[in-house]
Amino acid sequence: MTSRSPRSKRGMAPVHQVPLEGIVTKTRPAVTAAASPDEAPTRKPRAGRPPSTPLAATVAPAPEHLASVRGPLLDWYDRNKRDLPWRRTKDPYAIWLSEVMLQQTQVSTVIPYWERFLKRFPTARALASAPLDDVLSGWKGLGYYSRARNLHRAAQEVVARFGGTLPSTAAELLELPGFGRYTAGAVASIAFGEEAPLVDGNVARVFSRIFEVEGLPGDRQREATLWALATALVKGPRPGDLNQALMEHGATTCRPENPLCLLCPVRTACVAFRKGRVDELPPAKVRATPKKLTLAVAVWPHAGTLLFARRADAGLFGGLWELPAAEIADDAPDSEARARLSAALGVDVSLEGALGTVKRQLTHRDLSLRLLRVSGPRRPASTPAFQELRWCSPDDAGKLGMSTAMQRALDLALEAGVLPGG
DNA sequence: AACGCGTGGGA
DNA sequence: TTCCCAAGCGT
Repeated sequence: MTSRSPRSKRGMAPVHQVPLEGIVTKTRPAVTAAASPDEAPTRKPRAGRPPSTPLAATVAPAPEHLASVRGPLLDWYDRNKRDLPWRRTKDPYAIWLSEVMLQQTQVSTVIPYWERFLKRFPTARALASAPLDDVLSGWKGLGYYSRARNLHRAAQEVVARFGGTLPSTAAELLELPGFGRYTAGAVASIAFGEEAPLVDGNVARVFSRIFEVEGLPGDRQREATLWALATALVKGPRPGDLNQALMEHGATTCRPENPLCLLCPVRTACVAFRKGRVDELPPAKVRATPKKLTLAVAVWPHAGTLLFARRADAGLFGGLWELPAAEIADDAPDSEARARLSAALGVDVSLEGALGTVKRQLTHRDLSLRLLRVSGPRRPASTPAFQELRWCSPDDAGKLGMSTAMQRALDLALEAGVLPGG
């Protein structure tokens, strides 16, 4: 395998893309003939018919070009689609749940969560009537917990406004919490057969290559072009399968790195393939450097239990349970950490010792949890810092909605022997 | 509209 | 082990 092309730039200014053939700024080295046979070969332009000028939002693709993508892609999907559990159901609620879980999350991660969650909350009505705490518990470890809060709120709206049945059009779905343009299009097309377009990261990459769409992720003109293409392409039979075929193609064949162009069902229609630009479209995304976040974490044992707190609903790990935590400066001495925890808990705690640090890399946060064993003269009351305080045994704590970071912290504390026999 | 929001898997 | 990465929704 040749060296990887850097597809993302951290902390660098975006490279302006000049949308004219021949003077496009190269952000990645071109794939050479020595590359793996699975990679896109550079090749002389065929005498093919796809347009040779980069696509602008005002330029509609030729109907023949759309047709040369639609048919082969659907045929390929019928032969190659993965057997995913949510493709075995027609229940709109189950399909909705899969789409929410799949936001930002890989298929293999979602599968067990989807099956477990659906058993626990089998209908929108069951979900709506469950306490948020239970819903977050079912979501624990999946990340982006606002998805669970919005899903819960949306289920309650579906019951209140639609009698427990999900509305069937993208326009109506868009009104519900947690439904953006993508999810509304996905549920409307897959569950209800509406010719509703969708664009996710896979579709954006596939279109960027097939139709040579220029521009960085987030560029308004680029987004408009992609949605216009999705809108034109989805019109016709089997809109749900067409949308899924686009995403499946992007996830398995038209991959970000080392796309399998020789296996691609639409390579003769692909402008980037014809021009040898597959490896440079779409351009890499610019990422912000993660900010450092350091929390002091109180490990307070009492009679076989530890003290837990429920976080505020907004922000990081919103609504989740944790060992009570307070933000501190990264270089803060333990005395300051003790003071912060005392203020958060509303009682003056004593420092009994340091138990170690748990580090977690989030997308936008470089998280450090500094565990401090504490004791106090009396039980803390509820304070403004937390929604609720509760003493829990390790077994009970395992059932609470908790972030993976805090689960690691709890594991570390228990390994350190803070509870006798634990 | 730029930024905040998690995690597991792969290099 | 450590670093890097995906990409929709809400504010």
